[in-house]
Amino acid sequence: MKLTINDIAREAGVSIATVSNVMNNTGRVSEDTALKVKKIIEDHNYTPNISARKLKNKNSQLISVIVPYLKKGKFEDNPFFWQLLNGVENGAKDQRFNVMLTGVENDHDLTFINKQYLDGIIVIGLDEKTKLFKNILNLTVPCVFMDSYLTGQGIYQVYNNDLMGGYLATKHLLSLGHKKIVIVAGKLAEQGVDYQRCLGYRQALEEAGIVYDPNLIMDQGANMAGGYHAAQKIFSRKEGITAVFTLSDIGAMGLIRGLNELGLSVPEDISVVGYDDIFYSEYMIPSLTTVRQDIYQKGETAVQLLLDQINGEQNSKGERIILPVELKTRESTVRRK
Amino acid sequence: MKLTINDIAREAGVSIATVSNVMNNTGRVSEDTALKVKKIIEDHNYTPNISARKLKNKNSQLISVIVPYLKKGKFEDNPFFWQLLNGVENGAKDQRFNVMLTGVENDHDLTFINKQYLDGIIVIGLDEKTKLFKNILNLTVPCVFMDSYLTGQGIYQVYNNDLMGGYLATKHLLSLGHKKIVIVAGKLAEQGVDYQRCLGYRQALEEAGIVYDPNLIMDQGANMAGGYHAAQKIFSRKEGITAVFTLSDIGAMGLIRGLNELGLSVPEDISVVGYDDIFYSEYMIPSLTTVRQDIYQKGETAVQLLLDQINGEQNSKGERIILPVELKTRESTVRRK
DNA sequence: TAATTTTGATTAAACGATTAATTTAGAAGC
DNA sequence: GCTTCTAAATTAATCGTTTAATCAAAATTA
Repeated sequence: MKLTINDIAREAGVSIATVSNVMNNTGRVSEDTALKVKKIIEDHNYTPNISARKLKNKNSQLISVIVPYLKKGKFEDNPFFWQLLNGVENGAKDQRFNVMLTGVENDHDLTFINKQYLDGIIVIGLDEKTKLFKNILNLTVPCVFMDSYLTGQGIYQVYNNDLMGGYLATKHLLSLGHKKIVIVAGKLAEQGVDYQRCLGYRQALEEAGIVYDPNLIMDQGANMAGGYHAAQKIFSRKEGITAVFTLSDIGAMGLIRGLNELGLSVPEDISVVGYDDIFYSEYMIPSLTTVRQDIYQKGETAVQLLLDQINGEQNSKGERIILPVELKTRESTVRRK
Repeated sequence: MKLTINDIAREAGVSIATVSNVMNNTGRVSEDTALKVKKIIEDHNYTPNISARKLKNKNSQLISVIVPYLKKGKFEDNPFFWQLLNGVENGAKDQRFNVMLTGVENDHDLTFINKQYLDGIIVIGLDEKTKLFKNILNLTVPCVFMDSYLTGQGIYQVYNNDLMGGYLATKHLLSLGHKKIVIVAGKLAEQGVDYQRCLGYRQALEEAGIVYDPNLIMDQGANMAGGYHAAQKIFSRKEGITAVFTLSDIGAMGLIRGLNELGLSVPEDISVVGYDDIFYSEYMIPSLTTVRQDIYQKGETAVQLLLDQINGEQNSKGERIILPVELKTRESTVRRK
């Protein structure tokens, strides 16, 4: 049987109002009484019923991380999300917020997100053009978008400097003498991170005086299997491709495996740069040169921004936070022979 | 301003009870009235306040996955958890339950788990001897333990047949002519999965007439770095070790990297078997022979068991569900030269 | 027709918290 | 001693639902 505030009040010999005031540190209770009540709360391991609190107030101390297109029977294989979720969970815990995970496959799922239930949401990688996006905005719940590059005003966003990431990776490959650099991307929606990374790629090419060739851009390679299949496409072309920039480490892993099976070795035949710096990257064989983004920190940052919003505090950093990236040079890239 | 049931009732010219009955399809309302009310609900896009509903119904439709020792500033690098969480989330969604993630580092964090808020919890890999375990039982909330091998009665549990897994892996290595097989384990607590897998290992050795040598068991190798360091230990011994059974794929990944750096190649010099069959295993170079457990399915099974418990339904499978394992033979194991 | 049952709707009491309004008891001021 | 002020506690209203208890009207039965 779960205890209510009434049980605590009875036990302590005070009114429920007093118990409530103790719980919420309103300062309307004498020190002695507060201590007594606190002890009883502690002893009985009492915690307030959040639904009741929420009904009266407007807060549930609960936020959700929303991962669009987390499909039934199929999971997203990128550890990115797990790492992120860990960061969010941790940052939230500091302020006594709980974290929910919600996979959203379509609009129908969205009604399932009970806005009345949530103090805020963090949405990952959502395209501005989708219906889903509009419907999420309609929820009128505090919201932070991650990795979305949305254009509207008053929309809180967190992302890494993806353009810079694309630029650094490409620059690195160029400096090693590579000229024909394939990009293996995921979705290339204009607001997406991959689009930004490609912009950086083009910028680096331009600076090096190399003409941008759209034929070198392959999409549908966000996950492991995608990278694996991209290897075959690259192999079938054989147009003097000596380097590949894969826009996820997980895709790079699939790619390298695929290339190996086709008799191409990395980095001897082809240099590969990944993106993310997930924790496998430095253990892979060969270890992966990649653009590092601190995913855990990104999660913490997003939740911070969200909680500031929920608490009505003006965030000093503004409504758009851009985190840095860093190139990690490892074994998968070498000078072109 | 959000509409309430009162607004709808007024608009429809009926009582709130009637509206409620329409919403819940209790069949206590005439068809005409129901239609009229439904239209108004539709027109006004009304959705009930879930906090109020839950306050009355005493359920939250919310469960939590509890990962002990998910430390602040450090995350668990095993994608196992993410995969599992996906399975849980998915199974829960089918029955309109939401899923929370809670990292628990110590007992203090536990009080933070709002039991009033949760209809049930799934706890992963908790040792029976810990204080944490007792405190979790004290929560008196429906609970499913995963990968724990707890002895008490009335405790709902899900795990894979770890003994069989250990047996199959060892048998496989033995059949390839390996005799000195090192185990790289995580924690070897008696209730743990790793202990069971070692039991299977010993059983296979016994059947083959090979004396069990406790010196071949190394612990502290559950994660990537652990596997990596184990490589050095193995290298320094050089006692004719030709095979290693690592009790996680992630550990195997670290191990193989470590061995490579020491000039030992897999599988030519040393065969390696992993455990889990995370989705990277078949893309690794070499692809990893491993004991497969369907982690996603495990998550779905656990949540099913939990929801049955919450709904007071007797689960036909009993309170202890043991899922099968399967050996996946890939490139990392070859016949001993 | 009168008595009884069925149907369909309403009333009012929870559910467990928060909080404004109010009461009570001491302390302070004159 | 009487009034006033303050501190600390209580009372009671409220949030938006669900649902048991009621009630009224219509339908059925005798």
